[in-house]
Amino acid sequence: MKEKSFYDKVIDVVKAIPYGKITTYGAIAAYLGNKRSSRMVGWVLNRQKNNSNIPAHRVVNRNGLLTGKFHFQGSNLMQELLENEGIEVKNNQIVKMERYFWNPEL
DNA sequence: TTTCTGACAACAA
DNA sequence: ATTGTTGCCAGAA
Repeated sequence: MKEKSFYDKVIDVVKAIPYGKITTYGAIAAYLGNKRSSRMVGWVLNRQKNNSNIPAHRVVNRNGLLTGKFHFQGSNLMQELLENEGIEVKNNQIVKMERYFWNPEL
């Protein structure tokens, strides 16, 4: 059995994030077995980013802060994408991300 | 091959 | 509570 690399698992999880929902780097990392690998999550997205249909805008840090915003094309493209899905964003931060949070384990 | 770095988060002081 | 260091995995130089 070929086990997917951490790298591939991240892609799989992020692509599974439902519309109108968001998750965090830590949640994905924890789901993969080690929450300290949260760093890798962002790293993977950075490599794939537009390369695949990965909704990277639905992934934020544990504060709900749009840390990856500066990696998107526009200045506020990430925020617009989120707002487009009904997610309220204020000052680069998701408002009450708790109600939008999606746990990959579910 | 060794070393550094990276969309973060936890831990130590 | 705040600041600095460590951990994680893979890729680039």
